[in-house]
Amino acid sequence: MIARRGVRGLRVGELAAEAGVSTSLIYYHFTDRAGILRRTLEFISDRADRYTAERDPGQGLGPDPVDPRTELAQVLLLELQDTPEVRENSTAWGELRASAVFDADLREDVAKATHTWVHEIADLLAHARPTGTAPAHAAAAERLTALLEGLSVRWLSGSLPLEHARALLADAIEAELDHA
Amino acid sequence: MIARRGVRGLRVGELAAEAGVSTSLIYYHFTDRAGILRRTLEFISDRADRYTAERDPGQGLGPDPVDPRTELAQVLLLELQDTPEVRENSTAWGELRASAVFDADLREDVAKATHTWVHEIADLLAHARPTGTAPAHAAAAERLTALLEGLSVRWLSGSLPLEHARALLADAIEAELDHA
DNA sequence: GTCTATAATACGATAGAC
DNA sequence: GTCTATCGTATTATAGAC
Repeated sequence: MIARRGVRGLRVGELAAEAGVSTSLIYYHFTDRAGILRRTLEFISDRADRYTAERDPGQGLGPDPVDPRTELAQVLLLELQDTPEVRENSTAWGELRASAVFDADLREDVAKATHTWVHEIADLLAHARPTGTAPAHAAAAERLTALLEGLSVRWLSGSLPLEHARALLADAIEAELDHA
Repeated sequence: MIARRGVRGLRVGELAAEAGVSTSLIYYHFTDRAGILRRTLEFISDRADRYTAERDPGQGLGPDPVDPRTELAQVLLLELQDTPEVRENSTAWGELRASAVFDADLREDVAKATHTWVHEIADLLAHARPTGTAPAHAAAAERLTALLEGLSVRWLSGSLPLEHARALLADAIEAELDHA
């Protein structure tokens, strides 16, 4: 519902109706409106981890059969796709990030999820570019993920076609890999 | 008020109280809540143009006394500053962008403002890097401005210290300039 | 242009039964 | 765990006087 209507547009009553339960049952399980946001953040973080891990499910023979550079590009470009699950995750993530600007309760969890994500990308960079230093990998990961977030919200807000966003990100990944 | 409380947190009554007028006078001038958002977008676009033009007010002797590369970096880094005006503009811009995801009325105006901004940066890039092609400048401008938006919301949501954001952007600008 | 007053309803949250 | 019923208030928007 957050992905469809935004955090702004989330109505506890509507959420209950969509789930086919009463409003008070939502409060029983989530305590209050802020609880819904917290649990949504957990949900989309877990789901993003899951579909990142499950990408390319057709192989599975032998360890790490994919070129590390390709793997990095796949993982990042995965977030710029017009499938229901990815679009939903990206939209909700953008909403929670934007809400965190005004919601101190959310800030800490959003920062933590960001940190985890940046770290994952930095690890992939370290495999793709073994000569670089750890701080250089961390900085590149921060640039690439921040760029991805910027492109994502432009896509979702209708300022940038999806394919164009993907091309821009792909070029940035390549540039980071060829740099150091 | 949008910068302080967010679009979510904007209350027409509060806005009126802050202005020292009645609620209905707000409706007289802005028609409805959406009108406030539209006019805010105009306001921050105009103001961003203004402070971009007025940056570096100390000189004014001779045409274009600043190195084009320095000028590009100045214009972009200007948006990552903890001054009241810039923080207000960045926060409001982020809010309007995020709102546009769910608000079709806002989408067109946000896309237009984005396009104008990207074009300005592309022009600066053309001066700083005369050998590149126009499409390459446009793409670099899109990457840099999208990165800036991504870094900005991370800063404002407490996921990234301001100085760190500035350093990441500065490095990206340098990389784009050294690339083509 | 500006106000007071208020309609109309939406919304978060709780009480209390089962 | 789940429901019905409802409280209390916040909020957008309008009517109508000046």
